[in-house]
Amino acid sequence: MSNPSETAFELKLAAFVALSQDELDVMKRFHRKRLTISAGGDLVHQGQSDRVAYILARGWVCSYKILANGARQIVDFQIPGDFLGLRSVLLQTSDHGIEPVTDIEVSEVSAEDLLEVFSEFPRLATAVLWAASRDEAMVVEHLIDLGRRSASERTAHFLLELGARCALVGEGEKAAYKCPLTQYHLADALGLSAVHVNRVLRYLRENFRVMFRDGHVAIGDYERLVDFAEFDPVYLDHQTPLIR
Amino acid sequence: MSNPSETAFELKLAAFVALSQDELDVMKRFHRKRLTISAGGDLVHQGQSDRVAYILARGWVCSYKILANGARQIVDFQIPGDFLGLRSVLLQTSDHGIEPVTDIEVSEVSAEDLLEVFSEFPRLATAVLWAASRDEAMVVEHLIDLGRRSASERTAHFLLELGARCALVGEGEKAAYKCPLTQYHLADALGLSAVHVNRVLRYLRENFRVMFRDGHVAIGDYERLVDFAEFDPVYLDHQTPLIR
DNA sequence: CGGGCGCTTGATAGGCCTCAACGTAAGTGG
DNA sequence: CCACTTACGTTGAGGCCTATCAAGCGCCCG
Repeated sequence: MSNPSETAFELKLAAFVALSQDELDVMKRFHRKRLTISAGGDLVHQGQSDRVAYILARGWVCSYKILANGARQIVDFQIPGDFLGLRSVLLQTSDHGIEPVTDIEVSEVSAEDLLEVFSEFPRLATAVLWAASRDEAMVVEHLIDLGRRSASERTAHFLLELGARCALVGEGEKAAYKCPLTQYHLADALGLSAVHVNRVLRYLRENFRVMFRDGHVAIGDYERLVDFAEFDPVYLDHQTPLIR
Repeated sequence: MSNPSETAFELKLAAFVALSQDELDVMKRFHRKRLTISAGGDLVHQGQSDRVAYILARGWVCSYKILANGARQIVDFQIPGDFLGLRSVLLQTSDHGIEPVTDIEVSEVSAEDLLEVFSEFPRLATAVLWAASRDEAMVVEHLIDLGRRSASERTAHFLLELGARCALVGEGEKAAYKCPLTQYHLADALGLSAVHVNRVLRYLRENFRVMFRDGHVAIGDYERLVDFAEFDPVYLDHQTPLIR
């Protein structure tokens, strides 16, 4: 419990169930194998079918899929405390890649450990189900971005969501946070070309005083941008623990 | 166990864990409250925050979100055996609506029942987590449709996925299945206008002998279409149960 | 029989992509 | 210290893909 980055995951689950000492103890087994990976390399590559997941302790990663024509779609970004590759463990297949955006630190969790802990401590299984539901809610919102929002609404919505997520884990404020992404990352996440992302960012800068540069995001006209993007963060908010 | 439609859900979970008699018995409590709803009405409307989920026994539904400008994005369709509104129970909020596409039959499951069963039978919690992961994989694939596939690739991919899903639950074959959706449903799912869906369907009909009419889908040049859409059904396949 | 729903087709407009060029800043090696 | 390279960002011109508007058809059902 000494290193806060080791416990971002536990903190997240604690928002759902009040964790007992036993439960906290057993989760230590998740952090036995620690890896450090530098930005750019692949953590999991597309098509790989191993049976391990990871818990992100430090840094940002993105999960993506590459199509035959070379186009890449980023599905989601993960920040400390998030699970990586949980789906590939449960479904025994990985059809997407995971790439560190920054240098990262992860704990490797084997399928056996995971399933064993779940059967001994059912509340943890429920808590992870809750966390997965929260992740899915983000993917759903992202899907709505791509399906029915214009490029500028979509970009605005995305920047607002990132801010809210960072604020929730104490990495900045919702209207001013550090963000290691490039415009190419944004393009691949938003289904746009990098060129068009640049234009959209200019539009947002001129109309809502949105700054995206040098690894830092600042949103001047926050309330107006929330309105413009129809951003509603309910799906992100931590609630009172459902289970005591 | 007499009515097969009551057990589509159990069949689905059994693909992940080998269910004991005790586990089958306890799940009967999920089916105590049975509802029938006719097409068109809302099952859950956007913004509602009740604490019940449903298990779909018969018929098709779609979950969607409506934006301020009136545009609708359909996130996913559910078919018998699928959970409805699991996220809204766990996250205690529902920011999307659920609409029956056909007349449907559902079992209502309260949050208490669900969480109680999970704590008594941890394997069921894990099994539901697995099912939720499978649903998320479909949402992810849908997101890639919207982000990086052209209208025709996207439509083709979607029709192929529907076929594979129907075949898996024994409701038709992958290249010929009953489908109660209108072109408007397709449009709202694919992020297109209904007019353009119509044109795309004509293109697919002329180039891949894809028929979409009268509630029935038939795909003539199946292999060529799979190629065209880069359809890879790994994320749908039932695997050998992970847990015995 | 009228009206609504779903489907079809054409004309036009516009959002976003592609291609291409250029700017800026940081790193690297001689 | 400077030439070179690389990564990232910026801007313009032209064109394709998809939306919008509009009209019309067939069918079912009240």
